[in-house]
Amino acid sequence: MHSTIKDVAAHSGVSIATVSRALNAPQLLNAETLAKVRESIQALDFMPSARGRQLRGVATRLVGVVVPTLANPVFAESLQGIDEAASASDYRLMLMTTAYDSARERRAIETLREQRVDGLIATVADAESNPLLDELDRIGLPYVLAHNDTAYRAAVSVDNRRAARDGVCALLRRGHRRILMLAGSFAESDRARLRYRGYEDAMLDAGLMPQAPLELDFNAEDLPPSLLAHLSDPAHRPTALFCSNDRLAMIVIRGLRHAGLSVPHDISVLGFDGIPLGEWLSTALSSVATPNREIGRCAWRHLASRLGLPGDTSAGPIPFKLPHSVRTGATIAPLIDPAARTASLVSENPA
Amino acid sequence: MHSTIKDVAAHSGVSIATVSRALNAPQLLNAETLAKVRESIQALDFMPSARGRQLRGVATRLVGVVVPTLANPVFAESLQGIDEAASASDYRLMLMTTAYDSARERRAIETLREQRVDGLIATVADAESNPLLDELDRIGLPYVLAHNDTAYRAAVSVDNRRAARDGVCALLRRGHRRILMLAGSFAESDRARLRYRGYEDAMLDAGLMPQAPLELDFNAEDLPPSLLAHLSDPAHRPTALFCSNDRLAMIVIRGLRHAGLSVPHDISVLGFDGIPLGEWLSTALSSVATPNREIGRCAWRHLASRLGLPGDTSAGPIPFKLPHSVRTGATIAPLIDPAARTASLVSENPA
DNA sequence: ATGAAAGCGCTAACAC
DNA sequence: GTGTTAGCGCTTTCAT
Repeated sequence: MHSTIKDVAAHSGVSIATVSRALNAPQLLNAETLAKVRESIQALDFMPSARGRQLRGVATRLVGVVVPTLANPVFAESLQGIDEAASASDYRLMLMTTAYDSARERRAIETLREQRVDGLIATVADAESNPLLDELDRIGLPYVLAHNDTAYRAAVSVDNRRAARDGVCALLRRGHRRILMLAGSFAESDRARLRYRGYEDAMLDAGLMPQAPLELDFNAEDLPPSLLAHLSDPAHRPTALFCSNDRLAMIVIRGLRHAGLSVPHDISVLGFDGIPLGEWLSTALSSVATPNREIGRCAWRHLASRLGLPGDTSAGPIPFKLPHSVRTGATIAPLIDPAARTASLVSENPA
Repeated sequence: MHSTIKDVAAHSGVSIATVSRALNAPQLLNAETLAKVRESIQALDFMPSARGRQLRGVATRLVGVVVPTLANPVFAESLQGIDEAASASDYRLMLMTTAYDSARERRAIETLREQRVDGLIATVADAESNPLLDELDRIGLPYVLAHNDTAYRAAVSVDNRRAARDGVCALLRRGHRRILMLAGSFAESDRARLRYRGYEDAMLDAGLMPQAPLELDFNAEDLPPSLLAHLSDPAHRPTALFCSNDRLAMIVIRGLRHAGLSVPHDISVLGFDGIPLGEWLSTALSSVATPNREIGRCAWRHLASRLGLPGDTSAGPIPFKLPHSVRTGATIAPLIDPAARTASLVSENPA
């Protein structure tokens, strides 16, 4: 199938060592020899095998990337950031997706180890107590987590708890008191849990009682009865909803419309992620924005430093926590009804 | 760093051949020997090297994927489709992005050849006269294009010309006559050119004069003067805009709002791509939707068949052209002003 | 049932 | 300036 260094050597009448030198240290060769060898390379469509090369050396210049899915723009963006940075250092990416499934995470990491990646960047379901990652630590394979938010491992993310708190504060500053948090599956994501903690922080700081989060099914066409129940009574329904991610926020906004509620007039909605398209909505999605591309890039920089690559010129240590921002779009509005300021969300907890 | 088959052999007091058999044909081994070897494997954190293995064999079970960028949801979705299908066949993906740059395309393909990928799936800037692809043909490396729309090579896409025609027809059916097409850079994409052809087809079929397309800068904050000029006169401005992709459509919609025009009341907008989030916009984006994930999956199926993998059970040949659909959202409306039906877009061409 | 050894494509140490 | 050769980790005959 492929021609090898041997074929080239035979074709040009030199030794394989000479061909190897033609590839890796051409200046050592006689100009004529070099030309001859290069001709043969052309003629035979020879392309040196990274396999053979890497077999001897240590590094493969391959890094593994493990993400749940690319259907979520958050990870697509992040991967784009990793790719840009890694390519610049002449590293190749090997991609595996896991669909948030831990069996697939295991397979992914095994595969990448077999491929002898020099290191890996991963977003896992459970970052804290994760035997797979412990094993990587044991065998000394460098890795950096992206988007996972834990102090126990090298992980690049925003401070999800603070970010959520800041988001909810933005709602509080606009006079909202009855704020409900909606989430996807908490099981899937340590991040969602931290975001709920942030919600609690903000509510408690404001002297309000945090409500239990409502877990929503992503794929539903309409809002679940549990949420609709919360919305039925105009005098007591939440004036703002804090969604644990943007996709959820968009689903909710649509559902609210179906239910005859206008956003943000009747109810404000705040998302989380800051997916790029959000800004372009006709009523721009308000969101706690995370710098996803930068998270990817930064994860690479950490990995690069662990791989012993020359650090970039910019001084200072590479950050683990990246700044978030609360992107105020058109889906949140100041509360104008003064009655709502005092009425509380649950009867048990009058403000 | 890593332990090798030799280490395991030494540790368990057998030969490397026995270890190899423990991995690849355990049934050939004495149960005790097997157990012993497996213990050593555990103890040493041994993971067989794909490098060593692949050096002997032919196939690497690696496929290269070359896309312009993952920032565009179209390619992210497509990649997701490829990944799902390839993983199912136990193939690994090696990813390279090109930013629509032909030098980077060259580097990407070279790299992937060096990595001895068994085949590749690519989206390139110029599919027709492309020396890189010709070379792949020469050396017999199987590849399938995705999204590129050409009859000269194996390429999975929608029929861009027809799809655009159908989109414009949807506008015509709603009474629109003054329809203008907006595009990003034609240089970047054979697809954009085909979409313009489709626009022409539809207009000519309706007895209307196709207008020259307006090329727009993606990154502009506001609409370019060239477009604003077209919009100034309510009596003669286009009643509908056909954008060659969704991103452009969203930019345009925002620009129109800034310019004081309401969508779809004053002017209808139709996009192209059908990016998933588009449906979720508060005024859902109308778009000629392409099945991007399916395009990725289908590209894989073609590649798989070229690689000699057992075809899937579903009968019939694998398609190259996938069905598009015109997704009618809220950004296009029937034309109500009867005057507009007769007034033409340019004075030179009275209907 | 297990071992010995050749060979996959390449690099690097050494010899000439 | 160029050739010879050992060896990287593994699979696969061929012996035993």
